[in-house]
Amino acid sequence: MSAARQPVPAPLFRIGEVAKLTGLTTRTLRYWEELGLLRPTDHRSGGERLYAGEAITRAARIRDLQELLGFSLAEARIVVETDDVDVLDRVRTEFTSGTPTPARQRALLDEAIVANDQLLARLDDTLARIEAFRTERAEKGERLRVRRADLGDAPARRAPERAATRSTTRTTARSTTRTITRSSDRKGAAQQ
Amino acid sequence: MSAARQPVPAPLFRIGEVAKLTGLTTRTLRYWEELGLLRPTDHRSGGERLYAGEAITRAARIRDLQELLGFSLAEARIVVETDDVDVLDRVRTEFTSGTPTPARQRALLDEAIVANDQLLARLDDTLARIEAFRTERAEKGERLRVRRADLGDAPARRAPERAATRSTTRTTARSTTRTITRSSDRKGAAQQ
DNA sequence: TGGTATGTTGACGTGTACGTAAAGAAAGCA
DNA sequence: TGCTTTCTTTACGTACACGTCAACATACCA
Repeated sequence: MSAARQPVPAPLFRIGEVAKLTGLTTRTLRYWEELGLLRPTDHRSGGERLYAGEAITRAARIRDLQELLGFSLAEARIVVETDDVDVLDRVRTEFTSGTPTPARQRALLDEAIVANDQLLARLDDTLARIEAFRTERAEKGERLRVRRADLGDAPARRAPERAATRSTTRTTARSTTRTITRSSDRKGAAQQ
Repeated sequence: MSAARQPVPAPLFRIGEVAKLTGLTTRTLRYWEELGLLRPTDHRSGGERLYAGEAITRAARIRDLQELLGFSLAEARIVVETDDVDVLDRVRTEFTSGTPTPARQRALLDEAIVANDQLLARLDDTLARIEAFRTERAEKGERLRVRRADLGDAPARRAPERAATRSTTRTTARSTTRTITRSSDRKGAAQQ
Protein backbone atom coordinates (compact mmCIF):
# COMPACT_ATOMS: atom_id res chain seq x y z
CA MET A 1 0.00 0.00 0.00
CA SER A 2 2.68 2.50 0.95
CA ALA A 3 5.11 3.42 -1.74
CA ALA A 4 8.48 2.57 -0.28
CA ARG A 5 10.35 4.59 -2.79
CA GLN A 6 12.40 6.59 -0.42
CA PRO A 7 15.58 5.39 1.21
CA VAL A 8 13.80 4.47 4.38
CA PRO A 9 16.65 3.49 6.65
CA ALA A 10 16.00 -0.17 7.09
CA PRO A 11 17.38 -0.98 10.50
CA LEU A 12 20.67 -2.76 10.19
CA PHE A 13 22.36 -4.48 13.08
CA ARG A 14 25.94 -5.05 13.92
CA ILE A 15 26.94 -8.55 14.76
CA GLY A 16 27.06 -7.87 18.46
CA GLU A 17 23.53 -6.57 18.43
CA VAL A 18 22.29 -9.58 16.56
CA ALA A 19 24.03 -11.76 19.08
CA LYS A 20 22.28 -10.04 21.92
CA LEU A 21 18.91 -10.14 20.25
CA THR A 22 19.14 -13.80 19.37
CA GLY A 23 21.04 -15.10 22.35
CA LEU A 24 23.70 -16.51 20.08
CA THR A 25 27.37 -15.70 20.16
CA THR A 26 29.16 -13.77 17.49
CA ARG A 27 31.22 -16.85 16.86
CA THR A 28 28.09 -18.80 16.12
CA LEU A 29 26.84 -16.14 13.75
CA ARG A 30 30.10 -16.17 11.84
CA TYR A 31 30.15 -19.92 11.83
CA TRP A 32 26.67 -20.07 10.43
CA GLU A 33 27.67 -17.60 7.80
CA GLU A 34 30.62 -19.77 6.94
CA LEU A 35 28.23 -22.64 6.38
CA GLY A 36 25.95 -20.48 4.29
CA LEU A 37 23.09 -20.36 6.75
CA LEU A 38 22.95 -16.74 7.64
CA ARG A 39 24.51 -14.08 5.55
CA PRO A 40 24.70 -10.41 6.50
CA THR A 41 22.91 -8.20 4.04
CA ASP A 42 25.74 -5.79 3.78
CA HIS A 43 29.26 -5.02 4.72
CA ARG A 44 30.58 -1.68 5.64
CA SER A 45 33.69 -0.16 4.16
CA GLY A 46 35.69 -1.57 6.99
CA GLY A 47 34.39 -5.03 6.35
CA GLU A 48 31.98 -4.96 9.24
CA ARG A 49 28.94 -7.20 8.94
CA LEU A 50 25.52 -5.62 8.90
CA TYR A 51 22.42 -7.71 9.35
CA ALA A 52 18.83 -6.92 8.46
CA GLY A 53 16.11 -7.53 10.99
CA GLU A 54 15.02 -10.50 8.98
CA ALA A 55 18.24 -12.23 9.90
CA ILE A 56 17.09 -12.37 13.48
CA THR A 57 13.95 -14.31 12.74
CA ARG A 58 15.96 -16.48 10.44
CA ALA A 59 18.40 -17.21 13.21
CA ALA A 60 15.52 -18.15 15.46
CA ARG A 61 14.25 -20.58 12.85
CA ILE A 62 17.64 -22.18 12.56
CA ARG A 63 17.79 -22.58 16.30
CA ASP A 64 14.38 -24.15 16.27
CA LEU A 65 15.45 -26.63 13.66
CA GLN A 66 18.48 -27.44 15.72
CA GLU A 67 16.89 -27.72 19.12
CA LEU A 68 13.42 -28.86 18.30
CA LEU A 69 14.10 -31.27 15.49
CA GLY A 70 17.72 -32.07 16.03
CA PHE A 71 18.68 -30.93 12.58
CA SER A 72 22.31 -30.56 11.75
CA LEU A 73 23.31 -27.21 10.36
CA ALA A 74 23.64 -28.78 6.95
CA GLU A 75 20.05 -29.96 7.14
CA ALA A 76 18.90 -26.66 8.51
CA ARG A 77 20.53 -24.93 5.59
CA ILE A 78 18.41 -26.81 3.14
CA VAL A 79 15.30 -25.71 4.94
CA VAL A 80 16.18 -22.07 5.22
CA GLU A 81 17.27 -22.05 1.63
CA THR A 82 13.76 -22.79 0.57
CA ASP A 83 12.81 -19.87 2.72
CA ASP A 84 15.11 -17.83 0.61
CA VAL A 85 13.18 -18.90 -2.40
CA ASP A 86 10.02 -17.77 -0.74
CA VAL A 87 11.40 -14.44 0.23
CA LEU A 88 13.11 -13.79 -3.04
CA ASP A 89 9.96 -14.68 -4.81
CA ARG A 90 7.89 -12.34 -2.75
CA VAL A 91 10.35 -9.53 -3.11
CA ARG A 92 10.47 -9.95 -6.83
CA THR A 93 6.76 -9.84 -7.19
CA GLU A 94 6.57 -6.75 -5.10
CA PHE A 95 9.08 -4.92 -7.18
CA THR A 96 8.10 -6.11 -10.58
CA SER A 97 4.52 -6.96 -11.30
CA GLY A 98 5.56 -9.34 -14.01
CA THR A 99 7.11 -12.59 -13.05
CA PRO A 100 10.71 -12.58 -14.10
CA THR A 101 11.04 -16.19 -15.09
CA PRO A 102 7.71 -17.94 -15.13
CA ALA A 103 8.70 -21.55 -15.53
CA ARG A 104 11.70 -21.17 -13.31
CA GLN A 105 9.61 -19.59 -10.67
CA ARG A 106 7.13 -22.41 -10.73
CA ALA A 107 9.90 -24.91 -10.35
CA LEU A 108 11.34 -23.08 -7.40
CA LEU A 109 7.97 -22.82 -5.80
CA ASP A 110 7.27 -26.49 -6.28
CA GLU A 111 10.56 -27.27 -4.72
CA ALA A 112 9.82 -25.07 -1.79
CA ILE A 113 6.41 -26.63 -1.35
CA VAL A 114 7.79 -30.12 -1.30
CA ALA A 115 10.47 -29.17 1.16
CA ASN A 116 7.95 -27.44 3.35
CA ASP A 117 5.65 -30.43 3.29
CA GLN A 118 8.46 -32.69 4.27
CA LEU A 119 9.28 -30.43 7.13
CA LEU A 120 5.67 -30.43 8.21
CA ALA A 121 5.58 -34.19 8.17
CA ARG A 122 8.68 -34.25 10.22
CA LEU A 123 7.17 -31.84 12.69
CA ASP A 124 4.06 -33.94 13.01
CA ASP A 125 6.09 -37.04 13.53
CA THR A 126 8.11 -35.41 16.24
CA LEU A 127 5.00 -33.99 17.83
CA ALA A 128 3.40 -37.40 17.92
CA ARG A 129 6.44 -38.96 19.46
CA ILE A 130 6.77 -36.31 22.10
CA GLU A 131 3.10 -36.54 22.94
CA ALA A 132 3.43 -40.26 23.37
CA PHE A 133 6.37 -39.69 25.60
CA ARG A 134 4.47 -37.12 27.53
CA THR A 135 1.55 -39.43 28.06
CA GLU A 136 3.86 -42.09 29.34
CA ARG A 137 5.44 -39.66 31.73
CA ALA A 138 2.14 -38.28 32.91
CA GLU A 139 1.01 -41.78 33.77
CA LYS A 140 4.22 -42.41 35.54
CA GLY A 141 3.69 -39.27 37.53
CA GLU A 142 0.27 -40.51 38.49
CA ARG A 143 1.66 -43.77 39.69
CA LEU A 144 4.35 -42.05 41.67
CA ARG A 145 1.86 -39.79 43.33
CA VAL A 146 -0.41 -42.67 44.21
CA ARG A 147 2.46 -44.49 45.78
CA ARG A 148 3.45 -41.51 47.78
CA ALA A 149 -0.09 -41.05 48.97
CA ASP A 150 -0.09 -44.65 50.03
CA LEU A 151 2.94 -43.95 52.11
CA GLY A 152 0.85 -41.54 54.08
CA ASP A 153 1.82 -38.27 55.66
CA ALA A 154 5.06 -36.44 54.99
CA PRO A 155 5.28 -32.91 53.64
CA ALA A 156 2.22 -32.40 51.52
CA ARG A 157 3.50 -31.30 48.21
CA ARG A 158 1.29 -29.56 45.81
CA ALA A 159 0.53 -31.23 42.59
CA PRO A 160 1.52 -28.99 39.71
CA GLU A 161 -1.15 -29.90 37.20
CA ARG A 162 0.03 -26.97 35.20
CA ALA A 163 -0.31 -28.17 31.71
CA ALA A 164 -3.86 -28.87 30.80
CA THR A 165 -4.36 -28.29 27.14
CA ARG A 166 -1.56 -26.45 25.65
CA SER A 167 -2.95 -25.88 22.25
CA THR A 168 -2.24 -22.80 20.28
CA THR A 169 -1.35 -20.92 23.41
CA ARG A 170 2.26 -20.12 23.29
CA THR A 171 3.26 -20.88 26.79
CA THR A 172 6.12 -18.57 27.28
CA ALA A 173 6.85 -20.65 30.31
CA ARG A 174 10.54 -20.39 30.55
CA SER A 175 11.55 -23.57 32.18
CA THR A 176 12.36 -22.45 35.63
CA THR A 177 13.76 -25.85 36.21
CA ARG A 178 17.41 -25.61 36.78
CA THR A 179 18.09 -29.17 37.61
CA ILE A 180 17.56 -30.35 34.13
CA THR A 181 18.84 -27.88 31.69
CA ARG A 182 20.17 -28.61 28.31
CA SER A 183 23.86 -28.52 28.02
CA SER A 184 23.36 -27.60 24.43
CA ASP A 185 21.78 -24.39 25.49
CA ARG A 186 24.53 -21.97 25.10
CA LYS A 187 25.32 -19.66 27.88
CA GLY A 188 24.31 -16.89 25.61
CA ALA A 189 21.30 -15.42 27.30
CA ALA A 190 20.84 -13.92 30.68
CA GLN A 191 20.51 -17.30 32.27
CA GLN A 192 22.62 -17.94 35.28
CA MET B 1 12.69 -65.29 52.65
CA SER B 2 10.96 -64.79 49.45
CA ALA B 3 11.09 -67.87 47.37
CA ALA B 4 12.08 -67.38 43.80
CA ARG B 5 10.80 -70.84 43.47
CA GLN B 6 10.76 -71.55 39.82
CA PRO B 7 13.79 -70.58 37.85
CA VAL B 8 11.53 -68.97 35.33
CA PRO B 9 14.04 -68.12 32.66
CA ALA B 10 13.73 -64.39 32.46
CA PRO B 11 14.75 -63.67 28.91
CA LEU B 12 18.23 -62.30 28.82
CA PHE B 13 19.76 -60.80 25.73
CA ARG B 14 23.26 -60.65 24.47
CA ILE B 15 24.55 -57.30 23.46
CA GLY B 16 24.15 -58.01 19.78
CA GLU B 17 20.53 -58.90 20.25
CA VAL B 18 19.87 -55.75 22.20
CA ALA B 19 21.54 -53.81 19.43
CA LYS B 20 19.28 -55.33 16.86
CA LEU B 21 16.17 -54.83 18.91
CA THR B 22 16.92 -51.22 19.69
CA GLY B 23 18.59 -50.17 16.48
CA LEU B 24 21.63 -49.07 18.40
CA THR B 25 25.16 -50.29 17.92
CA THR B 26 27.04 -52.40 20.40
CA ARG B 27 29.48 -49.58 20.73
CA THR B 28 26.69 -47.28 21.78
CA LEU B 29 25.44 -49.76 24.33
CA ARG B 30 28.87 -50.10 25.85
CA TYR B 31 29.35 -46.37 25.79
CA TRP B 32 26.10 -45.83 27.57
CA GLU B 33 27.09 -48.39 30.13
CA GLU B 34 30.36 -46.57 30.59
CA LEU B 35 28.39 -43.44 31.38
CA GLY B 36 26.14 -45.32 33.75
CA LEU B 37 23.01 -45.11 31.66
CA LEU B 38 22.34 -48.70 30.84
CA ARG B 39 23.81 -51.52 32.80
CA PRO B 40 23.49 -55.17 31.92
CA THR B 41 21.77 -57.15 34.60
CA ASP B 42 24.32 -59.86 34.58
CA HIS B 43 27.62 -60.99 33.27
CA ARG B 44 28.43 -64.46 32.24
CA SER B 45 31.50 -66.30 33.38
CA GLY B 46 33.32 -65.16 30.34
CA GLY B 47 32.47 -61.57 31.05
CA GLU B 48 29.76 -61.40 28.44
CA ARG B 49 27.03 -58.86 29.06
CA LEU B 50 23.48 -60.03 29.51
CA TYR B 51 20.60 -57.60 29.37
CA ALA B 52 17.09 -57.96 30.68
CA GLY B 53 14.18 -57.06 28.46
CA GLU B 54 13.66 -53.98 30.54
CA ALA B 55 16.93 -52.64 29.22
CA ILE B 56 15.40 -52.36 25.79
CA THR B 57 12.60 -50.07 26.86
CA ARG B 58 15.10 -48.14 28.88
CA ALA B 59 17.27 -47.71 25.84
CA ALA B 60 14.28 -46.44 23.91
CA ARG B 61 13.61 -43.88 26.60
CA ILE B 62 17.17 -42.69 26.48
CA ARG B 63 16.94 -42.32 22.74
CA ASP B 64 13.76 -40.36 23.13
CA LEU B 65 15.43 -38.02 25.57
CA GLN B 66 18.29 -37.58 23.16
CA GLU B 67 16.37 -37.14 19.97
CA LEU B 68 13.17 -35.56 21.15
CA LEU B 69 14.48 -33.24 23.81
CA GLY B 70 18.10 -32.89 22.86
CA PHE B 71 19.29 -34.14 26.21
CA SER B 72 22.91 -34.94 26.63
CA LEU B 73 23.63 -38.38 27.96
CA ALA B 74 24.56 -36.89 31.30
CA GLU B 75 21.15 -35.28 31.50
CA ALA B 76 19.42 -38.39 30.32
CA ARG B 77 21.14 -40.30 33.06
CA ILE B 78 19.54 -38.16 35.69
CA VAL B 79 16.14 -38.90 34.28
CA VAL B 80 16.54 -42.62 33.95
CA GLU B 81 18.02 -42.77 37.39
CA THR B 82 14.78 -41.58 38.83
CA ASP B 83 13.21 -44.36 36.84
CA ASP B 84 15.45 -46.68 38.71
CA VAL B 85 14.01 -45.38 41.90
CA ASP B 86 10.56 -46.09 40.63
CA VAL B 87 11.41 -49.59 39.56
CA LEU B 88 13.34 -50.45 42.64
CA ASP B 89 10.52 -49.16 44.71
CA ARG B 90 7.97 -51.22 42.90
CA VAL B 91 10.06 -54.33 43.04
CA ARG B 92 10.59 -53.94 46.73
CA THR B 93 6.96 -53.54 47.46
CA GLU B 94 6.15 -56.55 45.40
CA PHE B 95 8.57 -58.73 47.23
CA THR B 96 8.11 -57.47 50.71
CA SER B 97 4.79 -56.13 51.80
CA GLY B 98 6.37 -53.94 54.39
CA THR B 99 8.19 -50.89 53.26
CA PRO B 100 11.83 -51.33 53.93
CA THR B 101 12.70 -47.80 54.87
CA PRO B 102 9.62 -45.63 55.19
CA ALA B 103 11.11 -42.21 55.45
CA ARG B 104 13.81 -42.96 52.96
CA GLN B 105 11.27 -44.27 50.53
CA ARG B 106 9.20 -41.15 50.79
CA ALA B 107 12.23 -39.05 50.10
CA LEU B 108 13.12 -41.04 47.06
CA LEU B 109 9.59 -40.87 45.80
CA ASP B 110 9.41 -37.14 46.31
CA GLU B 111 12.62 -36.77 44.41
CA ALA B 112 11.32 -38.89 41.59
CA ILE B 113 8.10 -36.91 41.50
CA VAL B 114 9.88 -33.61 41.26
CA ALA B 115 12.16 -34.86 38.54
CA ASN B 116 9.24 -36.28 36.65
CA ASP B 117 7.33 -33.05 36.92
CA GLN B 118 10.29 -31.13 35.64
CA LEU B 119 10.52 -33.46 32.71
CA LEU B 120 6.83 -33.03 32.03
CA ALA B 121 7.21 -29.29 32.06
CA ARG B 122 10.06 -29.58 29.68
CA LEU B 123 8.00 -31.79 27.41
CA ASP B 124 5.16 -29.31 27.42
CA ASP B 125 7.49 -26.48 26.67
CA THR B 126 8.98 -28.34 23.75
CA LEU B 127 5.56 -29.34 22.53
CA ALA B 128 4.40 -25.76 22.58
CA ARG B 129 7.43 -24.60 20.69
CA ILE B 130 7.09 -27.25 18.06
CA GLU B 131 3.41 -26.54 17.66
CA ALA B 132 4.15 -22.89 17.17
CA PHE B 133 6.74 -23.80 14.63
CA ARG B 134 4.32 -26.10 12.93
CA THR B 135 1.68 -23.42 12.72
CA GLU B 136 4.16 -21.05 11.18
CA ARG B 137 5.14 -23.65 8.65
CA ALA B 138 1.58 -24.59 7.83
CA GLU B 139 0.84 -20.98 7.09
CA LYS B 140 3.88 -20.73 4.97
CA GLY B 141 2.74 -23.79 3.07
CA GLU B 142 -0.57 -22.10 2.47
CA ARG B 143 1.12 -19.03 1.10
CA LEU B 144 3.34 -21.06 -1.13
CA ARG B 145 0.42 -22.97 -2.52
CA VAL B 146 -1.52 -19.82 -3.16
CA ARG B 147 1.38 -18.37 -5.02
CA ARG B 148 1.77 -21.43 -7.12
CA ALA B 149 -1.90 -21.42 -7.92
CA ASP B 150 -1.56 -17.80 -8.96
CA LEU B 151 1.14 -18.83 -11.35
CA GLY B 152 -1.47 -20.86 -13.08
CA ASP B 153 -1.12 -24.16 -14.82
CA ALA B 154 2.00 -26.27 -14.64
CA PRO B 155 2.04 -29.91 -13.76
CA ALA B 156 0.12 -30.65 -10.65
CA ARG B 157 2.91 -32.19 -8.75
CA ARG B 158 2.48 -34.85 -6.21
CA ALA B 159 4.65 -34.71 -3.21
CA PRO B 160 7.55 -37.06 -3.74
CA GLU B 161 7.56 -39.84 -1.25
CA ARG B 162 11.17 -39.42 -0.38
CA ALA B 163 12.06 -38.94 3.23
CA ALA B 164 14.31 -36.03 3.91
CA THR B 165 16.71 -37.72 6.24
CA ARG B 166 17.59 -41.28 6.88
CA SER B 167 15.17 -44.11 7.39
CA THR B 168 12.33 -42.50 9.29
CA THR B 169 9.90 -45.00 7.98
CA ARG B 170 7.78 -44.15 10.96
CA THR B 171 6.25 -41.27 9.13
CA THR B 172 2.92 -42.58 10.21
CA ALA B 173 1.83 -38.99 10.18
CA ARG B 174 -1.02 -40.07 12.31
CA SER B 175 -2.27 -36.73 13.33
CA THR B 176 -3.03 -37.42 16.89
CA THR B 177 -1.84 -33.93 17.35
CA ARG B 178 -4.29 -31.54 18.73
CA THR B 179 -5.33 -29.80 15.62
CA ILE B 180 -4.34 -26.28 16.10
CA THR B 181 -6.70 -25.18 13.44
CA ARG B 182 -6.26 -21.52 13.24
CA SER B 183 -7.45 -21.42 9.74
CA SER B 184 -7.37 -24.47 7.64
CA ASP B 185 -4.11 -26.06 8.36
CA ARG B 186 -3.99 -29.69 9.40
CA LYS B 187 -1.21 -31.35 7.61
CA GLY B 188 -3.58 -33.09 5.25
CA ALA B 189 -3.30 -30.18 2.92
CA ALA B 190 -0.14 -31.76 1.69
CA GLN B 191 0.08 -34.21 -1.07
CA GLN B 192 -2.21 -32.58 -3.41
C1' DT C 1 36.14 -80.86 18.36
C1' DG C 2 36.87 -77.41 15.56
C1' DG C 3 35.41 -73.49 12.90
C1' DT C 4 32.93 -69.41 12.80
C1' DA C 5 30.33 -65.95 14.96
C1' DT C 6 30.07 -63.02 18.63
C1' DG C 7 31.88 -61.18 22.48
C1' DT C 8 35.68 -58.45 25.44
C1' DT C 9 38.75 -54.44 26.51
C1' DG C 10 41.65 -50.80 25.03
C1' DA C 11 42.81 -47.03 22.20
C1' DC C 12 42.86 -43.99 18.61
C1' DG C 13 40.01 -41.52 14.95
C1' DT C 14 36.01 -38.57 13.41
C1' DG C 15 32.39 -35.09 12.63
C1' DT C 16 29.76 -31.42 14.47
C1' DA C 17 29.39 -27.07 16.50
C1' DC C 18 31.17 -24.28 18.33
C1' DG C 19 34.91 -21.84 22.34
C1' DT C 20 38.83 -19.23 22.87
C1' DA C 21 42.83 -16.56 22.27
C1' DA C 22 45.76 -13.54 19.23
C1' DA C 23 46.83 -9.56 16.55
C1' DG C 24 45.32 -5.98 14.30
C1' DA C 25 41.72 -2.66 12.03
C1' DA C 26 37.68 0.11 12.35
C1' DA C 27 33.74 2.49 15.12
C1' DG C 28 31.94 5.13 18.61
C1' DC C 29 32.42 8.63 22.02
C1' DA C 30 34.17 12.42 25.16
C1' DT D 1 42.19 13.50 18.85
C1' DG D 2 42.79 9.99 21.63
C1' DC D 3 40.77 6.26 24.12
C1' DT D 4 37.82 2.48 24.64
C1' DT D 5 34.75 -0.89 22.24
C1' DT D 6 33.63 -3.59 18.90
C1' DC D 7 34.79 -5.66 15.00
C1' DT D 8 37.89 -8.47 11.60
C1' DT D 9 40.42 -12.87 10.20
C1' DT D 10 43.18 -16.78 11.43
C1' DA D 11 43.87 -20.64 13.93
C1' DC D 12 44.15 -23.84 17.40
C1' DG D 13 41.38 -26.15 21.19
C1' DT D 14 37.33 -28.74 23.01
C1' DA D 15 33.24 -31.59 24.38
C1' DC D 16 30.16 -34.88 23.00
C1' DA D 17 28.86 -39.24 21.06
C1' DC D 18 30.14 -42.28 19.13
C1' DG D 19 33.02 -45.13 14.75
C1' DT D 20 36.62 -48.10 13.83
C1' DC D 21 40.35 -51.02 14.02
C1' DA D 22 43.25 -54.25 16.84
C1' DA D 23 44.29 -58.25 19.52
C1' DC D 24 42.30 -61.53 21.87
C1' DA D 25 38.70 -64.53 24.53
C1' DT D 26 34.41 -66.84 24.55
C1' DA D 27 29.97 -68.89 22.66
C1' DC D 28 27.39 -71.39 19.52
C1' DC D 29 26.70 -75.05 16.25
C1' DA D 30 27.53 -78.76 12.94
